[in-house]
Formats: sequence, structure tokens, C-alpha cells
Amino acid sequence: MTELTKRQEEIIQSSIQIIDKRGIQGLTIKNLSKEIGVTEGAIYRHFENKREILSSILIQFKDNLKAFTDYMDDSSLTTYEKISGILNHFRKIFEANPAIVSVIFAEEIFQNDNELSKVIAAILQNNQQFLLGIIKEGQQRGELREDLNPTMMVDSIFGPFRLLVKKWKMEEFDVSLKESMDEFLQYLSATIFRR
Amino acid sequence: MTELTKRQEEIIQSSIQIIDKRGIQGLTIKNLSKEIGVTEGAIYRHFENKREILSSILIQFKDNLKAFTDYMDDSSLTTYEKISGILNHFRKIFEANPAIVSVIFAEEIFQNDNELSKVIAAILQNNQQFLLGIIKEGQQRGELREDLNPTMMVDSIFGPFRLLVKKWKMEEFDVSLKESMDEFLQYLSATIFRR
Amino acid sequence: MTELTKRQEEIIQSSIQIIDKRGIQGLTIKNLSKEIGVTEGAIYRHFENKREILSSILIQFKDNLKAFTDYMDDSSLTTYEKISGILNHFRKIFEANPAIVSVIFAEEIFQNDNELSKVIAAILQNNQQFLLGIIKEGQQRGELREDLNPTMMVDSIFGPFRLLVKKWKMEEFDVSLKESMDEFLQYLSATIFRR
Amino acid sequence: MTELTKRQEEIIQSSIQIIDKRGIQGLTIKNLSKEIGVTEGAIYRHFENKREILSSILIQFKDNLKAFTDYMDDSSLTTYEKISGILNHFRKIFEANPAIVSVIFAEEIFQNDNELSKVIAAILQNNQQFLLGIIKEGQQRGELREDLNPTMMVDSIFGPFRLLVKKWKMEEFDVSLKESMDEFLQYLSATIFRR
DNA sequence: CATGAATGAGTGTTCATTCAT
DNA sequence: TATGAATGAACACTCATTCAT
Repeated sequence: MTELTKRQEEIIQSSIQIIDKRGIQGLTIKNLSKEIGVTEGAIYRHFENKREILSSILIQFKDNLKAFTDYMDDSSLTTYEKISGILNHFRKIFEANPAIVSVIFAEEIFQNDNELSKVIAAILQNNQQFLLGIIKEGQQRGELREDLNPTMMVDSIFGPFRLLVKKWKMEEFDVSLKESMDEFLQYLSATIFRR
Repeated sequence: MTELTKRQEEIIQSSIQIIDKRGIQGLTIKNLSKEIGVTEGAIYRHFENKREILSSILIQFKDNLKAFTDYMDDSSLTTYEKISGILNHFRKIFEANPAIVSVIFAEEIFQNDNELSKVIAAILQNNQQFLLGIIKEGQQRGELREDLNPTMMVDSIFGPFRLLVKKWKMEEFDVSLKESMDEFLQYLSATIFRR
Repeated sequence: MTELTKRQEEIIQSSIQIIDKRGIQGLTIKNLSKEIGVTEGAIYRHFENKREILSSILIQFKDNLKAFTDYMDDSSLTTYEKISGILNHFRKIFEANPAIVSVIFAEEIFQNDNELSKVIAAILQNNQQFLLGIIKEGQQRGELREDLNPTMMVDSIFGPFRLLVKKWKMEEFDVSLKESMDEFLQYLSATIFRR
Repeated sequence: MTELTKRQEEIIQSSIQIIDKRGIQGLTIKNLSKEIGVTEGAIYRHFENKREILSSILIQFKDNLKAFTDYMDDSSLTTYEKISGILNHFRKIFEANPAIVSVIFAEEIFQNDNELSKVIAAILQNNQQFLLGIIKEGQQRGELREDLNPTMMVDSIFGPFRLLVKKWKMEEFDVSLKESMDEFLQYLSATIFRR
């Protein structure tokens, strides 16, 4: 929502990179400022405090997602297209900025901070609700198996997807995320879609 | 492997509890010693340093798992019994000590430490290999669908399982883990098991 | 002495206000610039540094006082009129700008700075000398009791006066300063003036 | 009330000394630890934070005063003896530890901190109430002039007394505090006591 | 005149660890 | 075994001041 200045973008990007490489404990103002090439105090011209930096990362991600789901909602696609659309959207985000995986898939990072952990929880909740809607609709339309619990279906999509992404990161992008995701979509076709 | 003294057990338990409640950043020697009711120096009688405490947590968990998989290997059970056996084993561990979820399912905690993150990776790897073996056997036996990629099946078991456990924790045990797990096993029956 | 520009006046007024509200430690260039509504750098267009601001406050006060005592000197008033004249002069200054009390009656503020603490000491010294002259004259004229030590009389005027003013501030102007000062003058009449 | 350890006493004494010499702004944990000859962190073994140090100074002073006024209350002395008793008690405190004057007579120091400024206000209030009681009793007994406002009498005792003490400090103990105080008591005899 | 960005030194505080007792 | 005191490095953050624009 709020526009970020160039320096703010830079700080956020560097923060994500640091968290990715060295974990949340590695994200110190000193490390951050060194990476950017300014003094520690300079950071505080651009963000009130460290929390605000973390908060900005999450809000940015959240806004991005919101824009996507809004767009998705009023599109007339098949259930399969919708589900693969969501996963591909995430994939592109991750491919463009692999470091963000370490932030988004590690809610523990924000455990310290009540407000931030609420934002993370909200993101997760939103995603699940959004997918749940699509799945229920898919069942009504007869595109998805009706004998399966919709909530469980949501978990059986996001659960393995997370694992796939994490593996891709851990194996340092040896396998293309696209390929393993396509395989997963095929797997889904074979298990939860009707034929 | 190494036997732990009573104090060491106490330290480990308290550490897990603290990580659960306040995250890895909350686990300081000061907090830990306060929780146990000794001075900070006393901790160092029992562990060389903080790393050793973290390391002990992981090794304990790993050993426990190893014992279970060893036992499981030579048991003559159906594939369904094996898979549900594994999940139930984890479930019981988590129910007995819910705090450990926050440690085991948050690999990021150990990102700082190369050696520790290898241990975590090994645990994950072991679990996956173990389940993969069972699944391949299950396919050969004709108990599991043969048209599905076995590796993908592993992910589609562990992925949702993780989500289930996390939800159970986040919702503060409102739903019984047993119930939601049974539902998940049913879901698996309906998707990857042959009928 | 030196004429101040409008912005300089504004800076000084805001500084006094801040010291009053938040103490000397609250007077930072950041706070100051925020209060005025400019950036921090802008302050340095008008004063060389923070010291100069503090210095200006004192010098302004000192000049004001000097003008008054000069005027008083050659006036042909009774001792009572002179003493009440002084106290009323202060009273009017304080009533017009209550915040200045926190600066003028808190010499500790300037303890850091040798030069500034000399200015404060000089102001105090001047006041005392001025009042001492009036008192000695009053004794010669037979208007004041001659059995009392003149220096002690000075203290017994300025001492309670300070307390009165501080109480007036602390009680947030519930009692009128005028009233309590009149009472004090009556008290003086009854104790050090001859009848 | 709370007993202080030797180190705590040392920290408090050094703090008072530093405030005396360099003002509240000079009291930093760095300065303090340097003066004592330990590292900065070491301070925090003995006080939770800087506030606690300041707080301890005040509470110590307050307790000391309370003990004295309690003792004074049930003593059968003349009004003159009581008043001179109080002033001499303060004098001895100040002579034994001149630096404390800079803390006790500079309420501004604690302006930052709501709780601490309340303690200072309470000390002042207590003293005034205590003296007020003595004065009213003195008037009833016919030892003090009855035509003078008792509250004003309190101010006319504490006001000049403060000034006397400050002068003694500023002039670096050139004049003995005892002497100027005796002179002040004489002055009081001549103005507010009956003869 | 003022802004926006930066610096370098400093602030209070916390941390893992050590060690004499 | 444990305590109590300490260290040295790090932490997030603030400060007065400078300077190109």
C-alpha cells in the first residue's frame, strides 16, 4: 500500500537476503548497514526501527497476494486452472526472489513479536480461505472429488507445496521448481480431481 | 546415545519449553537458568555451551526416531498399518511434549549452526527415506496405487501432517490431534491406497 | 544584545517549552525541529550549535533583567516599593512565559557547560547584589530593621520566592502567583520591615 | 529499607559523585563503570537498570529522613530546638556527603521519570508537612509569632536554607556551613520567634 | 532557506562465557 | 555442584552535526 523509497526497498531486499543466508538471528542493524554500505544510524532515517523493516516485508508480501487473489476471484477459469494459477503465482514470486521463502515459510521468525505474528497468521489464513473457496466451488461444479473433506484438501495442497519449495531451496535450485511443481499438479490431478 | 543426567534432562526440557514459548531468541542462558532455578554459571557444569544443549535436543529426538524405525522395519504389518504407525508415533511424541513441535518443525532455528542444521537435515532425510521404503514396498505389494510418484507420495503424507500438527498447536489443542489425524488417514485411504 | 530573527525567537521559545515539559534531556535537535516543523538541518541555519541556543536563552533573560535593574536604580521609590517591584517584575516574566521557570531556576541544566554555568551564576550574583544594595539603603533610610544581616535578608527574600514560584508551577497555576506573592510581601512587611 | 550490598553502595556513591561533578547528563553507565573500575555489563549484576540506581539514591535519602522525623516526633524539645534540630540534621548529611546536595536539590534531574519525580515530590512534601506541624505547635505554645502565616514560615525556613547550602557548595566550602547556618538560626530567632 | 541523507560517537542493555570461591 | 561476580563483544537505537542539493 504505502509506497517505499528506493532506500527502503534496498533495506528490505537486503534484510530478506540476510535472513535467508544467516537466519533471523543474523539480521542485525550492523549486518544490514554493512551490506548496504552505510552506517547503522542511517538505517533509522528510513525505518523507525527493526520491527518496521520486518513489518514492511510482510505487508508487501500480503499486499501482493491480495492483489493476486482479487484478480483471481473474478476470473472464469476451471478449478484446475485456478489451483495451478495460485501455485504458479507463488512459484514465480519465489523464483524471482528465492530468499523470501526463508521469511514466508518460517513463521517462527516473528514469534517474538505479537503484531507481526498476527500478520503472518493472517496471510496463512487468507491463503487457506481462498483455496478453500475454490475447492468447494470445484466440488459443486463436479470438477473435484466430492467424497473428500475440503479442508483436508487445502492442507494436502499447501502442505506438499511447502515441502517442494523448501527442497528446491535446500538443494540450491538443482531441480527446477517448475518441473517439480508440474509433477505435483499431475499428482493432484490423479488424486483429488475427478476424471 | 550418551546417557543424560537428571540435571541435563531438566535443562533440555526447560530449553524446549522456552523455545516453544518465546522462540529461539528467547532461549538465553539467563532465561534458562532462571526457569530451572540455578545461576547461569551452573548451566556450564552440565553442558559445555549453548550449542551442546541444542545439539542434545536434536540427538535425543533422532535417537528416539531411530529406535522406532528399527523396530518398525522388521515388523510384519500392512502398508496402511505402517504409515499410520509412523504418524501415530509422532503424534504420541507431540502429545506427550507439545513444545517439541516448535523445535522439530522449525529448522530455521538451527540455521546459524552448520553442524546442527546438518543433524536436522539428517532427521528429515531419514524420515523421508524410511517412509519412501514403505511406500515402494506398498506399491509392490499392490496396497498402494502404482500410478503415483512415490517421492511425491512421501511429501503428500508429511506435508499435510506438518500442517495438521501446527494447526493443533496454534489452536492450542482445541481439536484433538488424534481426531484430525484419523481424518487424515482416511483421506489417504481414499486417495493413495488401492481399494 | 544581538537582535534575534523571527526563526531564532521561535527556536528559543520552543526550546524553553521543551525543557519545561521534558527536561534538558528532552531538548534534542530532533525534538526541537519536529516541534517547529522543520528538518534538523534547518536549525543549524539559525544557530551554530545547540550550545548557542541555550546561550541565547540565558543572555536574553540576562539582558531583560539588566534593563530592569538599570531602570530601577534611578527611581525614587521606597524600599518596600523597590522590593515588591523586583518580585513583581519576575512574576510578570514568569506569568507571561511559565516555562522559563524551569530553565532559570534549574541551574543544573547548564552544569555541563562551563561558560553557560558562568552566565547563570552571573545572573544570580547580579540579582543578589542588586537586592543587597536596596536592602542596605533601606536600612540606612530606617525603613528596614537594622539588627538583621543584610545578606541573610537577601536570601530570605529570594529563597522563599523561589519556592513560591516552584509551587505555583507544580500545582499548575491553581493558585494565582500574584496572590501568594502578595501574601509573601505582607510576611516580609511583618518580619524585616520596620514599623 | 532494603539492605544494599557493598557494590551497590559503591555504585550509588559513585553515581552521586558523578552527578555532582558532571550533572545528570554525565551519569552514563560507561562513566559509572569506569569510575568503579569494572565493565559496563558488571553494573547490571547489581542494579536492573539505570533507573534503579537513581531510585535507590532517593529511597535511601527518604528512609534516612523518615527515621529522623520519627525520632524527632516524640521528643520533648522546644520549638527552637526542633527547628534547629532539623536543619542541623540536613547539615550533617550534606557535610558528610556534599555531593548529595546536587541530587536532592535538583529535582529537575528526575523530570524524565514519572515515578522518580514522585519520590522527590514526596520527600519535599514530607519535609514541609513535618515542619508545618512543628510550627503550628510552636505557635500554640506561644514560642512562635502567631501573626504569621505558618505555611509562609515553612517556606521562609526551607527557602533560605536551600540557598545557604547551595552557596556553600558553589563556593566550595570556603565558609563553614555550620557558621552560616547558625547565623540563619539567629536570623530566624529575630524574625519569627517570640521574645 | 530548507531538505534529506548521512556520519561517528555514544546510549542503555543483553549475551555467552569464565572463574575464584 | 553451585554461586556470584565479572568480561568483552554485541545489540538496537539516539545524538549533534555536516553537506550536497
